[in-house]
Amino acid sequence: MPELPEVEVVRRGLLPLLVDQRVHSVTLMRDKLRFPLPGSMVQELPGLIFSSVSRRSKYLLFCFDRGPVLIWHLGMTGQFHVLDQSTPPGAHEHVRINMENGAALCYRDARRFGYAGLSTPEALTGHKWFAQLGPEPLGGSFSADYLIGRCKGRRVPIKVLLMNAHVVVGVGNIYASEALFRSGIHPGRAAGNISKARITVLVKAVRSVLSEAIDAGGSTISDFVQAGGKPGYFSHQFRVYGREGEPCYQCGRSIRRMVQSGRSTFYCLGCQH
DNA sequence: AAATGAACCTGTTTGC
DNA sequence: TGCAAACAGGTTCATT
Repeated sequence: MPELPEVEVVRRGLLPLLVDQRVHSVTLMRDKLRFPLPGSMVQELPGLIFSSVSRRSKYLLFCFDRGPVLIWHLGMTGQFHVLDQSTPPGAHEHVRINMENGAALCYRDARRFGYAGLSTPEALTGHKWFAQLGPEPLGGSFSADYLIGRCKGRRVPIKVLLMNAHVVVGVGNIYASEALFRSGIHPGRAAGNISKARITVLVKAVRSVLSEAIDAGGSTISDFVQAGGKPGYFSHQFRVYGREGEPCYQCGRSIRRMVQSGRSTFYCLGCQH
């Protein structure tokens, strides 16, 4: 579920349902997901009032009127639902945060690759999950000059570099392929062997594909959260991802798939060099 | 230093 | 039909 656009859409969907609501109780159905869950949230969160839900990279940040910040990563299959507290626990539900208004924030995650932690507002930027992260792709510091600098001298394939969160956050397996198609750059090309002009195009492509995805997914995921339980999904508009063997919309050649660093990459030999 | 691959889990799809 | 293999939107850790 969670690419940067989808995490952002989840954030926007949760925001109005949580802000100003007071936590009543927290239930943990298991000790750990990918990592041990912060058990102290059971004692620390009740009584606090949600003040905002923000995002850094693919992490959701639940902030309160005081006290800790709850950090949450959805992994591959994590989902948040806001449901009535009378709703019985769904399959693969692991955590429930009950609010005094009768609603509950429920976390489900079939593969349990998600993880959560507690921090403080002051310690957040230095937290080990955030300290090494690159810039936000939709922010001003992800510039052509920046990416040119990060590509220089690197022999790593550009697609693998794009997915490195130390370089830039939020570009997952889908959008790396899609941005490279939009840029006309072959995903296997060495990062250091791409002209400055083409890197400049790539920066714009990353921005455009992510912001278009946010726009396209917004209403769908918002409904999914508010409806409480219905599986939501993006109406996909992929040009290469998942289209192996199908004709390129641009040149008609067959879309190819290859594996880079264990992940599927989709591309068009006619359009990407 | 840099790049690759395995590991963490379960569910779904594909292929014999 | 049945079963096994391959594959899945992410990140970290160990190994070349």
